[in-house]
Amino acid sequence: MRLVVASCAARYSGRLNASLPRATRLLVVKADGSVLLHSDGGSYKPLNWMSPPCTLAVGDPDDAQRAAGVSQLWTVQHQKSDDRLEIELYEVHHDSAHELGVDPGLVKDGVEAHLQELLAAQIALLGSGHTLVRREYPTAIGPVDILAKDPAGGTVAVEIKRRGDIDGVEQLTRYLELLNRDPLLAPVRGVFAAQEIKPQARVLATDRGIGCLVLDYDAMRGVDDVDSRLF
Amino acid sequence: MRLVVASCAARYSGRLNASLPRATRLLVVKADGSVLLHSDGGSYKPLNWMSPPCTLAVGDPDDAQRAAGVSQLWTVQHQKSDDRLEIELYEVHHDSAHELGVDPGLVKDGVEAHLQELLAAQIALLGSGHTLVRREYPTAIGPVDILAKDPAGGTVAVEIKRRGDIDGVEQLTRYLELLNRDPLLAPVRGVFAAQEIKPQARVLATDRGIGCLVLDYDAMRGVDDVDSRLF
DNA sequence: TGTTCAATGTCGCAA
DNA sequence: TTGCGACGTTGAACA
Repeated sequence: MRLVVASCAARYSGRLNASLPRATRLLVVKADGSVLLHSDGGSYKPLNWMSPPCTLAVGDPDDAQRAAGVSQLWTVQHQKSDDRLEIELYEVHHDSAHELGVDPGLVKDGVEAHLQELLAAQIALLGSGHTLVRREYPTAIGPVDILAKDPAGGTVAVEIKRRGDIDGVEQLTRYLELLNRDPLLAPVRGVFAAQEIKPQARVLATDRGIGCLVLDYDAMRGVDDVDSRLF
Repeated sequence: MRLVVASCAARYSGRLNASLPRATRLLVVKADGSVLLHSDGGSYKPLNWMSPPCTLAVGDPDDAQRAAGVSQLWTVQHQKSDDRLEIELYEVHHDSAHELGVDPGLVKDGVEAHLQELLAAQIALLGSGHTLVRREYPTAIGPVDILAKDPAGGTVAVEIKRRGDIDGVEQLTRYLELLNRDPLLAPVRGVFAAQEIKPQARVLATDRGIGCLVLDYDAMRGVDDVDSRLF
């Protein structure tokens, strides 16, 4: 990994064209050749970048550029597309290289997949007597997160989100419309399950006859089998 | 901006929990207090980070941590939520600070609006004899990208996306529902136009009687007036 | 390899 | 502030 702090200007051309006036910024060149161009604020997203696989060529400025104070010319070319990032470096304040090695990677906990596993294992959270049909029930427009049966034999389609937003209700609505055309399943009831359900999403769901279920992740993780508590 | 290259381990807790085993990484502390933790590969997204506004506190390790080789303990706390990033630093290979100043920001030149201009200029792509009514036709729920008339005098509403997925079909469906309530326009036919249309979006569109039109950006850009080729 | 969906999404605009 | 849509989205899982 190479770290450069320099006054620079940049131009990106590819899926769009963007230009970056001269200012002092951090340039990071990673081991795979990818380049990040960061300012001293904003979020984790660089002002400009090139994703791997790509190659960095360092060239000399022409006379006009040299007269304008350009000391180096970086051209970062993507290997599969015609995306290209050109950087003019003026004053270089810092330039160092470091050997980092391979990263073991991140371990995450608490994403939607976990919620789905937990709810499948604790399907009685939908109401006593519910049984799991299957997770990721396939349809023509994508898989339904959970399909279940209620005690009366009716079908229940569950859409799970970490944060319950209007989009999730729309998604579930599409599934319900499709599933209800299947005479073997219909009528299919919908349940929108999330750790947090936005008021607008709740209103929309209720208006469409879709039930809302707030999931308590910590409580669900602490319970191996919720059925055991029901007896 | 402070740049640190160090062997470190990290834990994030907030919207989810994530942990990062010990390895050598780049730590960037920006002027606004935000922290990025980068490995020597992947794309521009850091392994872990904290967005502003947040505060970084550097503390001393306790005896157990010191015995394990921890030299510094960084705690980055978000100021508005309870998101927290804790970083244990072991060996520090590099540590430098730099004054960057304010960044003038990026200038973008988008493709999205351009597609709309091009299709408006080449409206016969909808079929020979079509005429443009107007771009950005206003409705109560937002502007329709393009409104046109077909040779029979029927109205056509066009939704344009760079990448056509299900959301775009939903959007067009809402417009069509609204436009079809207007007796001066009804019946209004829908066309979903995009550089690329996802199979699921095509299924949904077709199911709803909405036409699909794949736009060839390069070809459209190369043609000033497609009508001239029809004669 | 391509497709689909989640994301600590982030970002920008408008009501 | 909140809602909504686009993103050079990125990333991961699965066919």
